[in-house]
Amino acid sequence: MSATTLAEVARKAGVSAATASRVLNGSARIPGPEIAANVRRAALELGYVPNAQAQGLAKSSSGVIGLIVHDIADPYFAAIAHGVQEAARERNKLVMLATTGGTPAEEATAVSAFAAHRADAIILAGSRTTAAADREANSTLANELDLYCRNDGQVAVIGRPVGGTGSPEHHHVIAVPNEDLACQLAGALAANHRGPFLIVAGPEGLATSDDRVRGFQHGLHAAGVPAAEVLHTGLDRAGGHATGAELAPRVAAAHREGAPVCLFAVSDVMAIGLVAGLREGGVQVPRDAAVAGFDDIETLRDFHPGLTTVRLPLLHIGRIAVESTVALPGGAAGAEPTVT
Amino acid sequence: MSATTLAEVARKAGVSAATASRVLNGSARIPGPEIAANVRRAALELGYVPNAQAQGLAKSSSGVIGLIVHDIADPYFAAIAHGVQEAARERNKLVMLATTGGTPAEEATAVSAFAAHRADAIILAGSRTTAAADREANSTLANELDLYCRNDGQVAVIGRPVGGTGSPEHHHVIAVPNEDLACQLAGALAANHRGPFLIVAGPEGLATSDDRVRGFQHGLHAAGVPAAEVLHTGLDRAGGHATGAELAPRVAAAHREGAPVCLFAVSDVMAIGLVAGLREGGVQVPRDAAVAGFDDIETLRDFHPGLTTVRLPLLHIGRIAVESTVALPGGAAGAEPTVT
DNA sequence: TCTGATCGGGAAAGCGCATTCCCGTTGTGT
DNA sequence: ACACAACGGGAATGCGCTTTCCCGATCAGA
Repeated sequence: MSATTLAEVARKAGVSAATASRVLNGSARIPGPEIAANVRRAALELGYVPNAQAQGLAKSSSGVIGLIVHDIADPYFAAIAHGVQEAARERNKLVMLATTGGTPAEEATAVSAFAAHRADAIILAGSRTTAAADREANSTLANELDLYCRNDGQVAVIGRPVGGTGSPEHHHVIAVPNEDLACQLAGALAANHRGPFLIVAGPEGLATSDDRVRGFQHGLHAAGVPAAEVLHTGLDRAGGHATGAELAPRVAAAHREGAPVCLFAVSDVMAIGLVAGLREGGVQVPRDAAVAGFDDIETLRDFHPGLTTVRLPLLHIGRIAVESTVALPGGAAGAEPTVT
Repeated sequence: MSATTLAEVARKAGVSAATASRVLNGSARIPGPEIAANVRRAALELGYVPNAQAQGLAKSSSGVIGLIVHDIADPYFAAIAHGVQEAARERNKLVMLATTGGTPAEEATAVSAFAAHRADAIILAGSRTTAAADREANSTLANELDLYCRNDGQVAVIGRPVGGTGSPEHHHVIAVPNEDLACQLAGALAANHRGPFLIVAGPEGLATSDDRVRGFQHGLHAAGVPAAEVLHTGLDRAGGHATGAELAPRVAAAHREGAPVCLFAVSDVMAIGLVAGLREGGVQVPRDAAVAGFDDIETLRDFHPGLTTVRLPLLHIGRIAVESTVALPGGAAGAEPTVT
C-alpha cells in the first residue's frame, strides 16, 4: 500500500485538492472552519503524510540544510553539528549530514549531492587544505560551490574560505580566530614556562593547523621566546599518540636536563593522544612536560591532568553558520555575524 | 537565475528529454555513444545538477536515510552516527539527522518529518523510555512509526523495540547486549573488589540504563555480592558530575573505614563526570574508590586513570542498522544481523 | 433594489524528472 | 528480395503538491 495523497484526503473530505492543500499547510488563504475541520479529520483518518519531495518541487525549497564535516565522531565536529542542528530546528529545517574524511574530492561530491537535493543552505565545516596534491580537487570543490550559489544556494564555510569562489553574497565565511587565540595561548604559556617549545601540528597545508601554528609562533616571538620546532602528523588522536610515543625519550631527557619541554598540540583531540603516547613512553604530564591543546572540547574537559587549552565556541559557531544562511521562520536574515 | 533543467540540457544537445534522462542517470537503455557524449557535454556546459526531489518523486525513492539520536554531541551517538554514515555512503544514500534530546515526542516529530521526506529508512538510536509521563508520547511515536512502515518504510531501532508497533517485517531491532555485558562486568569487578557497590544510573524508566542496572545486579548476585544501591540521575556528564560531588564525602568516609566503594556508572560519559565530581570533592580515583563505566567511548579511552569499561561496537551497530534496512546498490538485503 | 467588492471554493497549469508506449530505421534469416 | 526482429529515439503521461486564475455566491453601500 502506497502512501495516501492529498487528492485522496480531498476526495474523502469532499473538497478539491486545492482546498485540502490550503488547509493542511497554513497557506495565506484559510478556508472556512467547517471545511477545514473536515479536511483535517480526513487527513488524520487516512494517516496522511505530506510528500515533502513534491512540496519541495512545487515550492522550490526543500527545508533541508546540508552539513559537511570531516568526521562526525570527532568531538570537534560533533559539537559544531550540535549547534547546527539546534539552529536548524528553530527554523524547521532538517539537517543532512555528509562526512568526507577531509578530502576536498569527497567534499565536492557532498556539495553536489546536497545541491541535487536542493538544500536551502550548505555548511562546510572542517579545515581547508592548501596542499599541492589537493589543488585539482579544491578547484572542483570551488566550482561545485559556485554552481550551487548561482542556483541561489547559500553556503557557509567555517574557518577559511574556499579558494577561487565567487558570488560573495551567497558565500558566507564564519571566521574562527585560530591565529589570534593561538597567539594569546603562546603568550600565556611563555609567561609560565622557561623551557623550549614544541608544536605538534596537523598535516602541512591544513589551514586550521597552519593558522594555529603561525599564531603560536607569533605569540612566542612577541614574548621573546625562540621559535618552536614544528612536527607534522595526523590531526587526530592517532597522530598525537604516535608523536607522543616518538617524542617520549626526548621529552624525558629534556626534563632530566632541567629544561622541560612545553608541547602545543594544535587540537585537543591530538593533545589527548599526545599525553597518552607520552605516558606510555614513561613521561608524566605535567610533571615532566607541559602540554597544551586547542578547542576546549567539552567531553575532554574532565581530562586529568587538565589540559591547558583555548576555548572555541563550537556550538555557537555551528549556530552562526545556520543563522548567516537561513532566515528565521518569521523574520529577517541576520547580518553577517562573526565569532569573536 | 534558477537551476538548469533536464529539458534545457536536452534542447541544447538536440535530443528529447527522455534521451537526456536516459544518458544522465544510467538507465537500462543506453543511447548511442555519439548522442550520449553530446548530452553529457551539454549538461557539463550548462552546469546541470539533477533535481533529486523530482527524481525522488518520479521514482518514489529519495535516497535518504533518517537518523534519530538524542544528542549528536554525545560521543556515544556520534560513534553510531559515524557507522551509519559509512554504511549509507556505500549505498549512495544521504543521512538526515535529527536530535531529540531523548524525548519521545520529539522523536515522533522527527519520524514524521523523515516520513514526509520519504526517507528510505529510519534509524532510531537512543534509549526507549518506559516512564509513565512518556506513555502518551510513546504511543504517538509508535503510531508514527507504524504509519511509516505501512507506507513501505524500513525502520531500525537500536536497543529496545518501540512498544506497540506492528509490521515486524519493516521493523528491525538491533539488539544491544546491555544486560549481558553489565552482568559480566559486575562479575569481573566483584572478583577484584571487596567493598560495597554503588550504581550511578540514568533516569528511572530509561531502558538502556535499566537494562544495565539489572544486568549488573544480576552479576553481583551471581558472584555472591549483595545488591548495589542505585542512584538515579541524568544520563550525561552533568548527571555524573553532580552525583560525584554529592557522593564524595560518603565515598571518602568509606575509604577511611577500609571498605572503599566501587562505583558503576551506566555510561562512560557519566563515569567521566562522576570521576571529575569525586575529584573535586577530594576523592582520588582509583586510590580511594573504583569507578567503572560502559560503552568504551574511543575519545575517552585515553582518560587517566583508565576507566574500567565494557566495549560496545557502536560504529558497527550503526552500520548494522543500515545494513538491515537498506540493500547494497547491487545485491540482496542482508539477513537480520545482531550484535554479539 | 441594484451594483460592485469580497470571499470561499474549484479547475488547471506547472515544478523536474522517469518511464511506458509508440514509431521509424536498420539489421538478420530464409 | 521480403518479412520480421531488434534497436534507437521521441511524445506523452504521471509522480504529489502549490498556486495562479477564474467563477459563483454573498455582503456592503448607495
